[in-house]
Amino acid sequence: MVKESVRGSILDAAERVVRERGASHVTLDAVAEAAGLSKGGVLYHFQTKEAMLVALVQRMVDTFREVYADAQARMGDDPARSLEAFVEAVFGMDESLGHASCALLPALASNPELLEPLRGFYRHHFAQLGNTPVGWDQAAVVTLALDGMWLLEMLGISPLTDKDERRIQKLLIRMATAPIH
Amino acid sequence: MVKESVRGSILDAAERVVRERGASHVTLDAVAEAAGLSKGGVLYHFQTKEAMLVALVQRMVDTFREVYADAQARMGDDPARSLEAFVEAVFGMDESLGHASCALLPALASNPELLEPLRGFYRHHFAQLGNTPVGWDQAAVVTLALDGMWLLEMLGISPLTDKDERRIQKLLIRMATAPIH
DNA sequence: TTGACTGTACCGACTGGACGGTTTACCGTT
DNA sequence: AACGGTAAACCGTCCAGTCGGTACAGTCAA
Repeated sequence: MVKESVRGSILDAAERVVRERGASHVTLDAVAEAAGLSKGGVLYHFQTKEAMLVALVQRMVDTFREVYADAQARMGDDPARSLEAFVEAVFGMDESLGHASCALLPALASNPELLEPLRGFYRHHFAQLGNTPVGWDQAAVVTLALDGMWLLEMLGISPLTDKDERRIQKLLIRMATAPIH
Repeated sequence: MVKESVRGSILDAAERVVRERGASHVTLDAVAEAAGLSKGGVLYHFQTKEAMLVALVQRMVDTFREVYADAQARMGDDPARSLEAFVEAVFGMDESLGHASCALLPALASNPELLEPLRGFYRHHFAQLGNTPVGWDQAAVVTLALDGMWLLEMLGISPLTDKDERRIQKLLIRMATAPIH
């Protein structure tokens, strides 16, 4: 069944449309055109537009979860290093995350409930922040800083250069591994 | 001239609509109804819907600038303490910021260019981060963490309690005043 | 002081276009 | 022939923006 790859390419197209034309231009027609399909073709694979947006958000979350899991594995699945892995994962996704996170915008615009998968992810993540060797507060700050970078990227207002980001990454990893005094 | 206060009340109404019904429900009719006006009345004060959204973003930025300036004044306008003031300002706005930031959503959805005022603010803010006593990187992390909090608030996915926030505030102020090692 | 005129604030019916979703027809493969 | 996949015409709804109008307050000349 080629179905899955077509679904994927439709989601890719939707992401492109968000990035290039903005969240409000994510219409079935626009996505169809970007995917080289007709609207009927898109609706064959996703019964509604909303279903498509849900899939978009879900895919983003799933992708990040994978990258995160890989990073954790590289750290020997040590719970004490999971925050460090989290930092690595965010920076590892970098542009792809910046792109993927665009997925949130149309969902957010049309119906905030579509962010539920994301909400679940965060609840879980913050609940585990106590297991780090740096204390909950510091771990939260690290996480929030990553979210901040992500926000600026998403809004297209980030003034950070690649060099800036690399230095910030270093600092965040330091903060993710040892308490500050 | 009462004009300004009517414009303000229309913007208030728009914010309420975003918060209560979501960004996609911010239509001229909905805003008009929430403001106790007709669509014609709203369009009398803002020539287009886009102009209304721009004004909404601009007002948010202006409000924050004021709060920030107040906080700086309380710190004796010491440039070395401006980051500390920034932290205070964000936490000071707190719920009002949480509310106001909803202003971004419809703008973001309909046309990312409407975020220009915000972009300007950030460019300026990051350019000044070197003047803090904690180094650019650390100052950037503090700023980004605040942005992160703001993002989660905006997306309605923040798992942070008031108590969490207060502890985080303390830590961020510490990070805004003295370098970590 | 009154009546003609002007500007401000607002209303509500209407229009034209966009969009989500449905339906139907088409085509290649099996 | 039957079916998975796609196209395209079409429908109903929603919405931004237009436009003709109303109400009312002020201005000013006769």
